[in-house]
Amino acid sequence: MATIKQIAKLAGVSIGTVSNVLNELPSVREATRKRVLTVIDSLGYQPSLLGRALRKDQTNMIVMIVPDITNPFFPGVVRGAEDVAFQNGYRLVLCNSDNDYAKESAYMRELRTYRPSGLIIVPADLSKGQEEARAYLNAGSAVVYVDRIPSRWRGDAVTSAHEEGAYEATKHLIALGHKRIATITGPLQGTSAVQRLAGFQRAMNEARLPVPTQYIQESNFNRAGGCEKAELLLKLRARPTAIFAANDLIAMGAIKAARRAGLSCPDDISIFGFDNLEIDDETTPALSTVDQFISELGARAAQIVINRVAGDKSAAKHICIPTCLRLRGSTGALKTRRATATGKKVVERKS
Amino acid sequence: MATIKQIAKLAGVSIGTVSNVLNELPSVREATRKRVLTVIDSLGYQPSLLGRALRKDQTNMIVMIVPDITNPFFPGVVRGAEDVAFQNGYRLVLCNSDNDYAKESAYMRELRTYRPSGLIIVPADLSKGQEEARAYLNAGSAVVYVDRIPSRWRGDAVTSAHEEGAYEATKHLIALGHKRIATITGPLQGTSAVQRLAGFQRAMNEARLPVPTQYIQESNFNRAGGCEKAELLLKLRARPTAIFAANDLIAMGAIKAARRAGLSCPDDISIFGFDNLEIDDETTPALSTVDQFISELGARAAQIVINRVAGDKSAAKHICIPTCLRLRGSTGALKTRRATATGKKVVERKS
DNA sequence: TTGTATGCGTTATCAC
DNA sequence: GTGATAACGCATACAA
Repeated sequence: MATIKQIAKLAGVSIGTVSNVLNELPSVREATRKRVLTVIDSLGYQPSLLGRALRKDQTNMIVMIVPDITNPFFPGVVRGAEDVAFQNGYRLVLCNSDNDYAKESAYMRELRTYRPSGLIIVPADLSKGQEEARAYLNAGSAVVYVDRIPSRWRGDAVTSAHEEGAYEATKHLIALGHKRIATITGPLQGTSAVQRLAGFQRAMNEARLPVPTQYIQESNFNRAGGCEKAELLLKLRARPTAIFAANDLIAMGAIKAARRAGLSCPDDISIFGFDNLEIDDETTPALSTVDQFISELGARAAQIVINRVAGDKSAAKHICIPTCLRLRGSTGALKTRRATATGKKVVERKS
Repeated sequence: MATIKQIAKLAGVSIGTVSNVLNELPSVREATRKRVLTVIDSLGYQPSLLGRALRKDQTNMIVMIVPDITNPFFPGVVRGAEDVAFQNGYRLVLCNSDNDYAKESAYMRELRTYRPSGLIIVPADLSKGQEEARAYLNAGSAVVYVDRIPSRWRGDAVTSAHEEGAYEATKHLIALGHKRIATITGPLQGTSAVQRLAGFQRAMNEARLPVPTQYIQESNFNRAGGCEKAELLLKLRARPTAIFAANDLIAMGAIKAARRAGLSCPDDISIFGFDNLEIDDETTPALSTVDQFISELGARAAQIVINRVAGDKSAAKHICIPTCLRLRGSTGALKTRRATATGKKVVERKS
């Protein structure tokens, strides 16, 4: 590995001059600059980011912590962040917290000593980790919370408009004629799940539709939970005709439960998701969902970090990215007792 | 940020002693050790990995480069590597090459100056990047190629048993009675695609089944390519009754093409995939596929890096992970002209 | 315009 | 057992 010292010797200048060339200071005579550059090229010299970081007390790394990269929601977020970071000369250090605060905390404490430019985090536990985050801020690293925000966090954050998206989705189901609409929420200790539930409730309230307590099922954000809770809903005497699922994985689980129960989606039950994962187009039926511009979440977070490093001292911002509905095959108008378009009779439900 | 110097002063010892405590050298008197440790705890001191790295000329980072984390194949690989790395005190720096050699090369050159312990790479271009890889080796970093291996690479590598898996899958289709079996391969400049094609060919040869040239379609490893090439196959006068797709995304595209053509999968055409992505269970029909233990690929690669760092000087190893078939709904026995189980008549094909 | 010297936080070597 | 010091590669303040 060539070092700045060798370059200096070979170019017949001091290391200070080489450093000035490297950092494009205008105070270097053109002839000198050329000579140094030639040597640099010929040796394929790359300045040591390690040495530079130690000296400047800052690296070009952005630490990004997500619960689990194999959850199909996160690759998009990571990719969005990575793209923006790369374009601006920053590099991403990816960590899976495994939804385990202990692991997240270990990552945070250790990686801070690399003096990263920033920390982008989808926290595992909303009630913890604030001291670690503050330690980053104190050390001069930007911190951005993404997707889930601890209630006490007062710094930068990026989320989707969970409440609004859920509200629009539910309103759409209501417009389709549904009156018995249930929801399967995510874990309610998380802000996103709470807000999506709030949006659902607001739409139902505005339409003066009742929401029996059994119509609100709390689940994990995965297929298994969605399937399990949907089974409960489908067994109810007053079976809902539509389900608003708090994310697409839950919705896919619900579709599976419906199929198992011998019900047709959307003829017997409409199912709405949230996320707009890439696979939504491939499921049968294709999933109607709230598109939350996943990669944008990461991209905006990375941009905040970059701006902060560049000296942006403005007040903490909470970027709320609007959602939009993607209507596909899993939702449809409420079928009445009359013959349907497909010629099948709709059996009146027992309730 | 507390430094070793402050710890030394507060504990009333020299920095050398603190360092000895940190590195658990036995030559520290127990009383001193306790005193130093107390100060460390009270300040929440974490040693600077930056300083340590500069001094030791090595960090605990492993650079991992994949083409695109949003391709559902890679999160599993990354996760497998990250888990093993984390357990052993290493951290993963994730990079997307975007299948672009220029970007991959930029990452490789720059991140090398962080003196990572290793490089785990799924290369974008099999014909390039060898000098960069060698530079890592020269700098004392382990290098492991994963999934795709440049033909001239003589170092460590981890792949699935592509040829064997494809062979088994094709044999299965043959055992189901299919005789007109086509394949949609991945890009044939990649080793994995070539080997899967080879396995397909071997099974067909052994069964003395002809493979007309139109029955081999080259595609990208994505849904769009699979759909497009399947459309070509399905238009052939001698339409195949089964397709072996070189990966699951291609297979999903093929299923879509079949649906568009009004064909039933698996009644009219059997489709076999490769990868065993998590979503395979969710498609309709569920996809029969070759399971290649995705996370194991990353895990084994990380383990190699760790072993090399620990001093393993043995000859370069190519770990070849066996595959196994996952039979689901997208494949079935060849239907003859007789009435099928569903009562539908199978129309004789024009060919 | 260029060179020299210092220090970033750590480990390792060598006195004591 | 412990302390003092050099060195890792670089940026920077200051001298020349």
